[in-house]
Amino acid sequence: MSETRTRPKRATIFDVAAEAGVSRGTVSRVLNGEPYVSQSAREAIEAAIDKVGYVRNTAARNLATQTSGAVALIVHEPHAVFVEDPNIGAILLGTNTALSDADYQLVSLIIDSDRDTDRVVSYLGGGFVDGAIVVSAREDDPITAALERLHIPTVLVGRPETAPELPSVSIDNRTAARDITERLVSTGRRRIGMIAAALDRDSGRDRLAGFRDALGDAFDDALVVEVPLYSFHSGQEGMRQLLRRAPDLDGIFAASDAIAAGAVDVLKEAGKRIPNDVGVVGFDDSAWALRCQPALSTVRQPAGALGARAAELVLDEIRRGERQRGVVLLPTEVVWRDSA
Amino acid sequence: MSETRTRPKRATIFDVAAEAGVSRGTVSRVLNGEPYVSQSAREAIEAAIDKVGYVRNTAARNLATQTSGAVALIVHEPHAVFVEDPNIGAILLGTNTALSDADYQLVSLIIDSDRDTDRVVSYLGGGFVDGAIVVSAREDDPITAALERLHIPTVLVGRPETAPELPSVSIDNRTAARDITERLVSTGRRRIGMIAAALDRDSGRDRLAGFRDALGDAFDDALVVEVPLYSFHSGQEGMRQLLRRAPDLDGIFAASDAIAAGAVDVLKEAGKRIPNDVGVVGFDDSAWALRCQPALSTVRQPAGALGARAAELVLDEIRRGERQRGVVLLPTEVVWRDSA
DNA sequence: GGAGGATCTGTGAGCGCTCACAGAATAAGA
DNA sequence: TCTTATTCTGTGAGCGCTCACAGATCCTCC
Repeated sequence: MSETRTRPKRATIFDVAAEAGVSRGTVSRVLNGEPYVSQSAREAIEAAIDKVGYVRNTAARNLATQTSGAVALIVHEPHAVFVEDPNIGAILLGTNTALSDADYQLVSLIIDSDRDTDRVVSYLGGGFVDGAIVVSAREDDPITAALERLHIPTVLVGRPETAPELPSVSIDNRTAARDITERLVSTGRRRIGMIAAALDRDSGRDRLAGFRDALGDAFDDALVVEVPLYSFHSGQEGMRQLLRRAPDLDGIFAASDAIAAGAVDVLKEAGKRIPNDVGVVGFDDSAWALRCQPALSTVRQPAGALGARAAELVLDEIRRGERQRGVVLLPTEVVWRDSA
Repeated sequence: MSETRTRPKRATIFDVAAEAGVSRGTVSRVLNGEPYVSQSAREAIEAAIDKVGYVRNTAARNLATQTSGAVALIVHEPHAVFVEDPNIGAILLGTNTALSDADYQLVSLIIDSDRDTDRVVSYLGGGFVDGAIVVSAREDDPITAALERLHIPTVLVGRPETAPELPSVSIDNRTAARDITERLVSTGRRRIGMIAAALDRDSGRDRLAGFRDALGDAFDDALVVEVPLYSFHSGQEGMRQLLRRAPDLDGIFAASDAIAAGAVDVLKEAGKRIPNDVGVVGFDDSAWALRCQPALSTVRQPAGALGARAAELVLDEIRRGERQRGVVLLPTEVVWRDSA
């Protein structure tokens, strides 16, 4: 319990050196885990750090190393989606934790309009960040292109097909979609439809592909409807269309829990009972899933872990220059509840 | 269009000085908006800044000024709430924008468990942030106490009663709650209940008080039920209780849109028609409001603006030492839709 | 015309750290 | 024993900026 009446004067590397009876250089070496430090010096320094309560001054370090100590998290979504989408929040949280553990700052850049694109690109060119994580990159994303041009270490969350050289972390959407659809099949559903979304991203396309995989010959184009967003509203809209086309369907795979919730809403209004008349499954295992009546069967997506893993990958590249090649897939899990 | 094949060497204050034919000191003065700079020098410097594409090196500035250039956003909520609550997301966004406009970094500290409290307190003591914004502070919050002890400029979003010396930004929950309840009354509802929440915070208490204000003598204790969280689930729970107590009620004021959505759910299940049999109003104007069937009448809360305003207040205190006294109230607005 | 006050400008030092280099200590081999 | 690696340590310079100080220039007024 130290006295904290006034803002404490922070100890510097100099104080540590004096306390340990060595020079600044040696302290710096210990701090950075460099070799060529004697056991005795190391121990003395570690004790001294503890004693004087030293913590590194990031600004000084960044100035000396000509780095920023910051990583950008670039989210290319309207503000509304950013606020609403639980996955994005979880990714942000995961990234934030991983970065601050490593003493890095997270700078979040939200790109809402196209005007923002220019602003962000020039910001990135200014050397304010040592690396970047791009969430839900679109095909032909100008930001991703700029990042490559600037040689800024970058990791994508989700994997668009046009930037295969960049490392990315994602989930196996296709397999997960196949798995959950298969269980829909194995519980006896015969006329299964899908509400697909975001077909301009890998997540959307792969979920559709997985659905197709599971149905095999039974796949029927007419039972797939595409909606623009992973949203409740889109779910309602899609479900209405689908019901018009095929009033007799008995299973629905929705590309996200929010969509599934919208679908459930419309189905109930149409007098269908869930899961008795129609089985519904979603994707994400977000709070939507539990909010539904009945609770949604869905695929658990490790959103926080995705963010954390992406952070670790950029850090690897920033600090050791090691670029992970290709895509890292994190495991998903089917969660079976009451809606199917 | 400059060549960007390799990471561009950033221009320094020195380059600007050379280009403008003045000294570093004068450039620094212009950069910091200090007086005593001749018109001609100022113009030359501004032109030079443009020409060489100078942007200030934050690390160097922070080192020289002995500041961190960062403001903490402290959210004392479980991770789940952080991810789900649209208000928190919007506050974060507003804060982030305001801070980065002023060249400050936002550091988000999420306190989930009590273990985090210690970690955060010691982090704050380390001089890593120049100011702090505390969202949804509880009564007797240990973090708030630590912040005062450390003399770190702090602004609260929402106003707990035990920290009246700290400036805060909030909305007039009481008046807003009264207004929306009054419109419920004026449209002919006679038996109006309330689902209250979070009575350990000003937001919760004031909404209840406003409700009471609007009903006057007609206020009936038995028609108020308290639930633990501003959540959909809590809304369902509360509504069930209320229906048991008073199956004949014809109006509901829910302390948040999420609660209202839960209430609507239960009411529909119970065969009530909305708004014909029961009128329902919420609070927040979050995405929940539009998600409801029928769309929710509610109070629009300027969450983004709350965050931005809080940021401006801390910045005022950090930069000019001016502490705003008391609470800043931002205006709300009743949004009349179809649920009442 | 010169004193005294404003207004403007340049310079050195220093913020806390890292990095390259040189020098000291130790170990190993002839 | 002396040489030559190898391991370890200290020192100076410099990252880009701000701040205090001193000096220069310009007015104003007696």
